Amino acid sequence: MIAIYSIENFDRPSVASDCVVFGIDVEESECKRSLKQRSLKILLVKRGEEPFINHYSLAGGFVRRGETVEETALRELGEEAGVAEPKIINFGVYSRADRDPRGWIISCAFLALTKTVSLCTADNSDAIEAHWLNFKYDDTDGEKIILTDDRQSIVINYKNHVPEENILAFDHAKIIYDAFMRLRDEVVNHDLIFDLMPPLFAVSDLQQPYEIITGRKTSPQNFRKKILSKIRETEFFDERSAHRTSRLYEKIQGE
Amino acid sequence: MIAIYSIENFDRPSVASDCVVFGIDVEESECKRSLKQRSLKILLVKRGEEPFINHYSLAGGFVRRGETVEETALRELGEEAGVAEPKIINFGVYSRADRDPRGWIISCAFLALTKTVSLCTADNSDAIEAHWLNFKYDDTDGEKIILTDDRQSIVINYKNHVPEENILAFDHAKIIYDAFMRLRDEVVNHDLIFDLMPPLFAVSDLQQPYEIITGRKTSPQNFRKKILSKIRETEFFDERSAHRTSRLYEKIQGE
DNA sequence: TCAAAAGTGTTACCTATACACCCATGG
DNA sequence: CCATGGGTGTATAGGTAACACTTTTGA
Repeated sequence: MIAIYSIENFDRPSVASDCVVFGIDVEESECKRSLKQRSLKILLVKRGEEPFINHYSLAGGFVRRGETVEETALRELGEEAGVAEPKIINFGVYSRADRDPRGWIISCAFLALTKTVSLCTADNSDAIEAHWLNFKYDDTDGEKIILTDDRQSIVINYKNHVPEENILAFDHAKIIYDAFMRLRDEVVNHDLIFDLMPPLFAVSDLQQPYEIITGRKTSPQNFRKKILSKIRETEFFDERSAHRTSRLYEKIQGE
Repeated sequence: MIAIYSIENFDRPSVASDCVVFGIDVEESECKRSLKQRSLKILLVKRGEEPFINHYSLAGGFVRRGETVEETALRELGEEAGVAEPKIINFGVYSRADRDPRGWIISCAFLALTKTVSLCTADNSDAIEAHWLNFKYDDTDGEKIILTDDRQSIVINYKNHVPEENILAFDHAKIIYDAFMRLRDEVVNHDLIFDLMPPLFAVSDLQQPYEIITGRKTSPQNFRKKILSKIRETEFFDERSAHRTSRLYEKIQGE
């Protein structure tokens, strides 16, 4: 009934690792007195070749023999985007036969979080164009994800994951949607927010990203208490900020 | 720097889907007055061929062209174990170069939950031997998983995922460990316990499985209140049980 | 009648929320 | 000074733990 298996007897797919990279961007505002604006950014790569030439796509590439899919993801993040030491989490495998016009290609999808958006805005790589786009999730009127760069907004509608204009390559719109939902889940249940933060941070550095990702709002006072059990105060202060200087905290290890 | 890609230029791995199948077994006790004993079971397949002949392994098989990895998992569950309509969740990809002596084989790992352990004890299939083993997790003295069949106990130690005697094939010990941790997480955070239950169940049907999986114990009274918000009472009762008949509930849809 | 499970109610405690209030500092 | 964010305290609501208690039914 089940034939004796030789791995030569079967067709084999190509396997790739694709990364949905998130980071927090801090706009140093002109007025020192107002609260620093923090936003959630996603790293996308403008494709330089067919198929989907000039479309945005996820950073990623093919798995080489001898390499794990995690190693592939980390290697591609370094090569394509100069993202160093991200936290990566495998959250899905995409394998529909029609997902890639080049042929049978299965993709292992990774959620990747970096602490250092501003530093590596990816003008390091030569041919590859990596961009940090602004990421917004809005479920007030149906579920929508809005990605914004200098020139345009890309809307990912939940109902039809592939946007009409096909600005995103392959099935990457759905992968991005799934990645954000996993990110939300991990931030709520496993404190993954800290993997988007530098080693030292103020309480207010946490709140905006936390609220953007989880979609839940609270007052600064209550947010402080909620998060205080998970962080430890240090002797350092954020001198740059205006008004009362804010104490810097670090994550309590564990989990 | 990055060569123009043709999928013919690269080596391709074989890709498989492997399933860690969990189910709840109810022992109809001889004495009607005592509480039915429920236990967590895991489905393993005794291999009939090399490598790892006669070792236990996960149910699984190779992905065929035109098929998604989910379809592969469901197909193999039907073929090898007669498990029908399980809930499956992809929780990882295993790709270490040395994980399979036959060659370069990447495995997509699925958590699979079935509502009907007792019915399909898998004497349906011919050559393939599928068995439900008792599953126990114990972290009182280091982390251990203990799998038990009629004749033996297999101990998976967290520190060295591959047990010394190599009773489990390939890297399946680690996959099983990871699967249980994901199961625990999903039961705590996303009410996945209901996917191990038939459509109608008593409150006490929930408690033992919930406690085995999460490792948290409470009194029957408090457990009732905790989950009462997630279930809806029906007009049916469990007549078979002794003493006061227990009302049957159903899951409240949503999530 | 009694043991054992089903189910209800009470109290204490812990955490999340709402809100009032003081502190520090650039403008 | 005062607007704005940093930070503390207090009252209230909701959920969980501990435990006492009633109901039901097989043996």
